[in-house]
Amino acid sequence: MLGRVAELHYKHDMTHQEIANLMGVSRVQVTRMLARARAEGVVEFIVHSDESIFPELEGRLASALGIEKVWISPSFDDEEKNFDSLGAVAAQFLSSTLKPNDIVAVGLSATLEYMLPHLKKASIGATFVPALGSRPGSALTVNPHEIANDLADILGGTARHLPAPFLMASEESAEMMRREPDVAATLELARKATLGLYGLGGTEPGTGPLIEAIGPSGELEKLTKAGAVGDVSGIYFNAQGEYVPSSVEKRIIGLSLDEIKSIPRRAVVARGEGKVDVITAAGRSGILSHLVTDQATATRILQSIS
Amino acid sequence: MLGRVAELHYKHDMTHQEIANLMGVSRVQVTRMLARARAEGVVEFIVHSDESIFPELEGRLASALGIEKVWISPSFDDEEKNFDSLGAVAAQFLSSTLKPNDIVAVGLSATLEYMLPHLKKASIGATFVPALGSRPGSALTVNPHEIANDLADILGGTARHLPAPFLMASEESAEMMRREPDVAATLELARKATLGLYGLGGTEPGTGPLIEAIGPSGELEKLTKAGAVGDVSGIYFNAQGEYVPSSVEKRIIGLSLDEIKSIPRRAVVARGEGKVDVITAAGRSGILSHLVTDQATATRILQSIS
DNA sequence: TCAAGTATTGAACTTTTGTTCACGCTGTGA
DNA sequence: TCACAGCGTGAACAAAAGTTCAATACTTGA
Repeated sequence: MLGRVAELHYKHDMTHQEIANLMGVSRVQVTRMLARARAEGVVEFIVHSDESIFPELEGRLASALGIEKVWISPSFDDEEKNFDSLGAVAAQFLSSTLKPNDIVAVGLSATLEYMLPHLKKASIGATFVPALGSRPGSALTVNPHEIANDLADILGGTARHLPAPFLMASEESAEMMRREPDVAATLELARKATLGLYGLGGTEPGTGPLIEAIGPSGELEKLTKAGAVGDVSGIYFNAQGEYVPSSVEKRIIGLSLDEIKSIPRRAVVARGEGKVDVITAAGRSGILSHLVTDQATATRILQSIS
Repeated sequence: MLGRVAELHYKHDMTHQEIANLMGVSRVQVTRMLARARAEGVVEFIVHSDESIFPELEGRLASALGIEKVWISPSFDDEEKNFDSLGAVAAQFLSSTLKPNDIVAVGLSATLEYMLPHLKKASIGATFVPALGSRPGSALTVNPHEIANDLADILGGTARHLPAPFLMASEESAEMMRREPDVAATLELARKATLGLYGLGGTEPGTGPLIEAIGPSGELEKLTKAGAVGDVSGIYFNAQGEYVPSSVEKRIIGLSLDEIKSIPRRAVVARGEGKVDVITAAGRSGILSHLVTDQATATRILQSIS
């Protein structure tokens, strides 16, 4: 029934009332069916255009941060909607840059998950590698491994597995884990990535999955005392974008800062009040070459820089 | 600008007012831009569904006429909209049946033109052959030759040319024209068509381009006296679907009735009060195997049969 | 330079779409 | 058998989209 109703409304321009009369149901039913058809993807809106929404703002932010290109999504009062819109723009970004032979290093980012529903099924044939281990038992935080799997599924490529937790209990066990052949092999492939896809973590509670994982261990205090404002994949940096060594980093199964920086295209997807300084710092550090953020965050970054 | 606005509305669910505020234009401007975006195809609505809109009616009409399959578009008060909707459904029909190696014989039908804007660009690689000559100087009636060209362009195939007028002044000149090598070659290809795409003409003024071409020559009176109710490509038939020989037919550059009937799939696109009896008769004659019509016409045909 | 025609604008209005909420229906468990 | 939770329903309301029309801006051609 959904398809018929959707067809009548979107192809034949019939009003909900007209369709209701034709099908012998109430208008409200038709409205509800159309809402479902949209939600379930029975109808799809395609915009044939490569214009960006905020060309001017994107350009200013890119040159202010000294990075290659910026994508900006609109901002809303509703936080959920903000992430959803960001995901839509991130999906657009990924579709526009992903090439068949790309090896994509997928980092830890709750935001990346919002991208998935907006990606169109394709068969690009790229390789998706987790740049970080998984966080078992956590349903809230999505793992790089799962994102990589989903991306491979939707975009039609292959996903590699990184069979390791993302934060080990001790530096020693992390060291051993990195030497495990399967782990070492996947990390080695991640180092050869042609595109990195990361989120950024902050140092305030609620600004990333890593903070939650570290917990109240005193580790965070040490980091902030050392000037750290945020991290990529467990590597902390200060407001100037300078490397801040940490014990957390040594317990992480992932790439080093230099390895991350050596990936040709390094895209970061992040937004929100708490990420303003982190993004600014990451820009200074050379961690990112491409940024996907939202209008409010973009505006604040520009304000904080000038 | 259109793409940006369309993106904000259809991808990011922003209201016209929100977009207007963001872009610094009036809401009415946004409404107008979105209307243009739809009209110009900047936004496209895709319905992922193969359900037909009137499954029950289509089934009943198909078995009543003894033909393979029927497609039915919704009916409206506005005549223009009726043809537009019919065109949309015809486009759907064509997209669903056209195969790469098809040779499509394209007949004379004003209705076929309404199909063109609804076809999606593709690269199917079929061959499109005019089943009839052109009508030079007539801007109103679209020629098979032009439709074939447009179809080849949109669907990504090749079009053949039939360098001849569709109605010759005399039977003798028609005879000579058919022997012209270029004409003969194209007609020969049309005979090998795997899919025929026709309209139907009636015997009332305003029920087809052929009637206008014949004009007030007394020819029409002869035909109606002989019982003719309509034609396919200049071949007249009566209410029982039986062949009615005519002088018009001998002046036409096109296929014979038997040749038309020998095409495996013979699709007719026709609607309207004046076409009810013609479609019924054509069904009886075996001229069509597939029919695209609208709800009102379908209902009337079923009424007239029972 | 100006007048006459043409296109563009947005305020005000109409229509359509979306949402809320009280009501009734259905099924379940005491 | 009845009370009650849960769901689906559409009337009534609220919000958004679409249209009309008078006023203004912009052409064009004398």
